[in-house]
Amino acid sequence: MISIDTLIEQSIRKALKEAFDLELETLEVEVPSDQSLGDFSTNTAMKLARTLRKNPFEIANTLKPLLKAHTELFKEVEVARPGFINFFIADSLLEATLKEIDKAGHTFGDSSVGENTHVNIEFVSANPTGSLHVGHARGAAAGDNLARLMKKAGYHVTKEFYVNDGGNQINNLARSIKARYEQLLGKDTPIPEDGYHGPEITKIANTFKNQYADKFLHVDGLDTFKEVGVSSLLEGLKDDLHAFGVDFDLFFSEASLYEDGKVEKTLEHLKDSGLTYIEEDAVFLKTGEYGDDKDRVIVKSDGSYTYLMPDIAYHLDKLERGYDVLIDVLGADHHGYVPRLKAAIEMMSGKKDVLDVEMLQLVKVLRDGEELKMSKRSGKAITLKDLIDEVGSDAIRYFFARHSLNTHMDLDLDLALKKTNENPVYYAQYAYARIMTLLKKAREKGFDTDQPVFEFAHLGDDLTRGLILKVASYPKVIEDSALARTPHKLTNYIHSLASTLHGFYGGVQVLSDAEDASLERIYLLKVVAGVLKDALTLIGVEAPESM
RNA sequence: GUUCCGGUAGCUCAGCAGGAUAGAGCAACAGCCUCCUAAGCUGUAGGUCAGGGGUUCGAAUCCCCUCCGGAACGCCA
Repeated sequence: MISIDTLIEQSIRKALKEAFDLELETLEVEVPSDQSLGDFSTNTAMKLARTLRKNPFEIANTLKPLLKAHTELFKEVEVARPGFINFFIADSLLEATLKEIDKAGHTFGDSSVGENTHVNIEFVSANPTGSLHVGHARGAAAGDNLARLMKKAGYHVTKEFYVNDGGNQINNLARSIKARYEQLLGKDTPIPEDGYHGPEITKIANTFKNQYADKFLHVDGLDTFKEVGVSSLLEGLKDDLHAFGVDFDLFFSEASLYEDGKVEKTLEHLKDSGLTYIEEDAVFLKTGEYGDDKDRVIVKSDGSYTYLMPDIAYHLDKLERGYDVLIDVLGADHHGYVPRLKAAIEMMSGKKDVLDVEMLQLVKVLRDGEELKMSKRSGKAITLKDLIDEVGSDAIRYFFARHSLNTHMDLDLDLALKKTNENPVYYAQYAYARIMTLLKKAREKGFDTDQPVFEFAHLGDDLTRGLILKVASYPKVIEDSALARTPHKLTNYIHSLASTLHGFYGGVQVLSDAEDASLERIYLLKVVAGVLKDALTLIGVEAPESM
């Protein structure tokens, strides 16, 4: 279906061609801040003032009659100083739009901007060395929202979690579990210096003890501890993420890159291409020639790899799997890492902009007005599970979904945890629940809520028009936020749609003795509910039937 | 010292490919349930858009400088 603003845009283009023999690349159609000014407006006349060397007000007035001729679109076209052209949409167009939305059903809002583009979104990718904390929660919500949004916009999306099961921190994990295990068996083994102190470590050690008794007390190797540690922590992460509404398509193991020889192969390739050199026994990659501050070590002088090395192999593997765009959702603490990764990918692929890094600013968590430091090693962090248990997944996801990715946010636990009824998520959910109970009531009163409506005669008031226009703008919101990678704009829209609905509900009696009017409004509300539910689903929030 | 974010109402944040009187939630104040769920609605109050220059018809939005806050600057991951 063609959206209203596209129709307006086309009519403006036609008028420009007719009046000035002009064709523009871009053209802005907006919704004015004040509804009484019009349903839509354009600043085209002002933009053209310079090129046409004319007063914008004159330009607007030249275009006005040409636009006004489109009576199938416009009820009225007005010009306002200094040169805005304001449009009032014809009722017939609003009604036609309403029917089209109903016809489209859950596909309403689907876009084709992402068609034929395969996207890999990597997010969370937390080390399997403890539970997920608040920072991970933001990353999980952000990545998942982006994935759902881009799917809606037509992209082929894979959600991927990179499991760092190959590095040194896994050794620390294994040694930590072993220490706890030995402690449980009465020995006085301390937790290693870089070890992990979280309660989940003790839990694993305990399970391990129950299974093997003291069998591993005198075994030197760490392999079994590694294996058990990684697999049980990873299962825990999956469970917590699932409870948060986040499920991945693929968990990619770093260790598998070594096993498949991909790290080595990548290194050889880089060497063969003359992109490396050796200095003080270490292998440097010439990232400095590709936009990085300086060259980076990929093989240390002791022969082991830095983190960058397998990461290059990993991103190359993603490209080989056929993705056109790679998105990494990373915490702001990794921002310094981005240029070298981009440089390396460009070296390997020859393509410059395949990697899109979405930076997430860190969350500051407050309790009793004081900042809580999140440290996984100490085991004192607020975990995602704690949050879900106390506030509920919906409230947390809505909270994160409201804010742009690169805003620094404060999460006040005292506020978030206790006063749940003040959480804005309920405002949106209530809008949906209100409609659902209303439909139920309508059926009790004998209305057939599934009855299609073909003729409309009672949708002309401002509240109703505003609601239809708001619903109709959904596809544009999807497209804009998917292209700009700004899922929070969708949440803004949800709030705004809920607000429009509440206003409508307060001002318009839906169920009445006038049967035609009632049925028309029921029809409208069903459409609104559909869009509300669809949009809430895109940010991982439930749409409850009643509250 | 360098780089990346941020600074907008009392608080948490939108708005920033330049456009009309800068918005929302919470908090405050005043109203609204004999009427489809008051987790709602209506209204009032609240702002030097950190500060200073510049660009232009027009700047919260773009450019430069300064200040404040967060983060990163490893042969850690």
